Amino acid sequence: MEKTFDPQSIEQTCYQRWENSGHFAASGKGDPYCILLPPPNVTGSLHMGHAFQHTIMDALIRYKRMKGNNTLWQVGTDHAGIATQMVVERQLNAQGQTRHDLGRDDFVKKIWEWKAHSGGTITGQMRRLGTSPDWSREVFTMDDNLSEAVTEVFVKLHEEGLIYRGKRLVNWDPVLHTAVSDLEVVNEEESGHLWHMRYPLADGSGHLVVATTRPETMLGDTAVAVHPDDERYRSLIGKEIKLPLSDRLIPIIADDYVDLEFGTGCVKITPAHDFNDYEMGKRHSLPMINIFTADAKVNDDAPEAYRGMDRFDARKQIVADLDALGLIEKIDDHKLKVPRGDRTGAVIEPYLTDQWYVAVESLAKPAIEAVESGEIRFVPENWNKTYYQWMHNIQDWCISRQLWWGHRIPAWYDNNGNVYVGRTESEVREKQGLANDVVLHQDEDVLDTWFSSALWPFATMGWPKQTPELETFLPSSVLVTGFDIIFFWVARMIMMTKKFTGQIPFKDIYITGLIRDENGDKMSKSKGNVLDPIDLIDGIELETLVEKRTAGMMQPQMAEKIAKRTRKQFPEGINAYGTDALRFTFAAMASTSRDINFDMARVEGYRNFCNKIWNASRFVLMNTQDADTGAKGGELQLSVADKWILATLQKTRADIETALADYRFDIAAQHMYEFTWNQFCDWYLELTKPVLNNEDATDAQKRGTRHTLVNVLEQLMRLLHPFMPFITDTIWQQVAPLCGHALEADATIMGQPFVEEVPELIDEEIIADIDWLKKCIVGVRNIRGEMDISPNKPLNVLFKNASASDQRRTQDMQVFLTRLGKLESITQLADGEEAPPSATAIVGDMEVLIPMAGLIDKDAELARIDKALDKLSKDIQRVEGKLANEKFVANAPDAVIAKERAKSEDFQSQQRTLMAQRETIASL
RNA sequence: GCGUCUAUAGCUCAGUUGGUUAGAGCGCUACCUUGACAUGGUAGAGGUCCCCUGUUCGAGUCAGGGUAGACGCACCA
Repeated sequence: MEKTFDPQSIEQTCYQRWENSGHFAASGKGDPYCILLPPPNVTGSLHMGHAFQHTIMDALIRYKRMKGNNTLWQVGTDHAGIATQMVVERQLNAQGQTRHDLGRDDFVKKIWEWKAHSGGTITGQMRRLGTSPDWSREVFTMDDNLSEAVTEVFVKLHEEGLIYRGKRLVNWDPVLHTAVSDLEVVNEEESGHLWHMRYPLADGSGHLVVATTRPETMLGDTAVAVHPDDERYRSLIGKEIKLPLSDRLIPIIADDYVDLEFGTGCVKITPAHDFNDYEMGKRHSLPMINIFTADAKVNDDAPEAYRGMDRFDARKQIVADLDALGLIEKIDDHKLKVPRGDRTGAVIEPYLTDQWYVAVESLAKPAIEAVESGEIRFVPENWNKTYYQWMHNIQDWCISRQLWWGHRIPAWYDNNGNVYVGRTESEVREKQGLANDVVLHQDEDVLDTWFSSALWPFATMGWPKQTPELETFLPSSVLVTGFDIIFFWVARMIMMTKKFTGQIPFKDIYITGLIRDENGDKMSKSKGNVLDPIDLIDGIELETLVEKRTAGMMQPQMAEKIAKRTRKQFPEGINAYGTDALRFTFAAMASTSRDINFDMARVEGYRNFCNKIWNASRFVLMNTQDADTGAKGGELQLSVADKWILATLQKTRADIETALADYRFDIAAQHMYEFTWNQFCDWYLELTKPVLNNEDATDAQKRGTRHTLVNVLEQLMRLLHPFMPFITDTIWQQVAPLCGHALEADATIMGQPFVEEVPELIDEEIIADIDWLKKCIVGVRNIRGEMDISPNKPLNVLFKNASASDQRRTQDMQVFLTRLGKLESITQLADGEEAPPSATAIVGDMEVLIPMAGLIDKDAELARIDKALDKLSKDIQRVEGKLANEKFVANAPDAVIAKERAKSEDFQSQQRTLMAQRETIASL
């Protein structure tokens, strides 16, 4: 083995071995355990959020697989309609073309080509991360069988009247030329203006003033509304306005939606371009005048002067024209929420179009109940409040998109405007009795990407066919995802899965935090703070990183800023930390908080942890590889330390399993780290040296310790494997044979059982023995450290006031004490025997004394004692204060009181000892 | 407006139903190249648990109020 852990030299061969072993597929034995991978965009690449979630999922999958479950990780990718179409469209634009130049068929062909070209990126990256899904079942949302499920669901919902087509106001993205759902619109507060415009009364008797943030929409005004109780305007209700610039007559109507307090109390009503106005328009049967094209340019229904103008140019022109007519009363600065498309950033235009909708109310009810009843459980639990809040106010879902990439809507139109929904055109013809000479054309639109994603839990299992997988793996065990897609995806999966299978899609929903940068900022290309997980695994040169972060920036000055910041943060580039270190970092950071600030120092720390594991293994192998480990029999005599590490490993195993059952990966990681470093390496390995290097030790003793060394290491590798698959398998390959396992050629740790529970190994007395040993050694080291005694200087120590058990322990562990404490001798003082002036460490009632002669400065030891006494007196004061409180003694549970009493006694005994010591030393 | 979350060591974070002397990693200080490991070892320093009030024998933990910040939903033209 190399002296330093080198992740790159081991990762590739491991993954090959795993894939070849066939363990990724469900075993067919044991209780089913299934995780559905939230399908990433097929043409996307792995970002930190993926790497985080995939680590969690893989850890669960590997753990459950080792626990003997019939384990399936269903993998696949999403066609991601808008995102993918935009990527390919941008490529076309770069060549001076648009998708319209190609036409639909050729454009879609181009997207498939792009998918073929880049579709393997993310799955390749998942392999680098060590994930172990069943690749043989990998699906794509536009595969034939998934598309079939999509059609089936659409048709069935339509038959039940739960999918309908309607002309309504939708969120229109004028850049993409498509409707988007409410969820795809982000409302950000921006600075704008409130224009106060004079609207003349038709009878020439005066004017009203209306306030608006969007003056250009006046071209589509069909009324002015006031509050029915508004004294100022009551007499005007029913009269007419002569709409400036258009010269149309529009009524003044009364509606209590109007807020008397806001603006002038008069509202211009544009039913075709505002959601509230639309509702009011319907209430009052107002005409709806659409004044924009799909590009959000003024259309031919508007006055000629503005036709063809962009909506924002039209705004300027209209304000100028009104001003020229003296119709602008005033312009105020105003903060308003501007709706923008989450993909394009374009201002969304409420736009009157024909779209398909899902009526969600009846679907939402059982989906709410599934969570209320506890059948589905959010982890952490409070996310169910977010879920309820949205589900109780859920609106019908606009599912049609005017895109070319996606599942085509299974609806056909004849030339008379009739619409027929069916699985295929021929089914439609047959069902409707339409002759072959009736011309039908299919709906041009595609479905919202999330429509197919909503079917993921059952469509991936073969639905609408009744398959064994559907039987076995629905409901799946846990969904691991981010809170950002609870509405987009999680809620819709629950609705659709309940509707079409009667089952819940998953039992637990583990909601992960969002990975942010070290300052708590969201990682984004435009901020230039994105970390690529693969760069943390393989490392990256500074210049390459700078180039990567600044490539394709829209603004050159931003690129400069980002380059500067990157150079400052990573002057040496990024080291290659390896997959295991990265995965362990993610696990350790997976606490219950909703934001996770990614700290590079953690990765480095866990890379060091990998190195520690590596070197501990080197030590074990060096001492066992060419020696008798008892694998073939022979008497085994275990030392106290051997028994102790076996007990401690058992306790750790239990702690880790408890943490994993609670999805507390941070706690599990903590236990793994603590045991490996602070117990196994710091103490146990040191405690084996006195046995292995002791010429007086018997063969049975040496064999016993070697046997324990290899077996604990072998178990430790299995314990850590779910989090750190590569390093553990690599080491396991070497250590398992020393434990007597005959390895097949393709053997891998991932096919091994998890560490078994053996309660009888947990021997509390042994644990107490080693605890005592540690206290003695730490006591000596402490005095060495504080008194500046060289760690190499052998010491003669005295044990004073040693009880029978202290004496027994001294006897049993003498070799450990002397080796680890670097002691020349240990002398037990008899009762009443005078001790020379010494520095003192307290272990229970016993004192460990290091004679000062020639070693220890009087004043230094006095200072050390004073410091300890100071702390003790504060402790005693606090505890005694509590015990003196009658109410405490009367009310607190007996166990608590007993504990406080014991504490008090312990403190006081320590205090007496130290005071006596102080006196002796002071009198020198 | 409604709702959710966060505030603990210089930094990043743990701290289960109230009950040890509030912990870890990183960073910091001193010493140590000792035959697994300097990506290491030993020892150490470092905390007004955001503030106020309350409940309680007892509050980092519970309740109320406040301050600062993050997020979701719905919004007045």
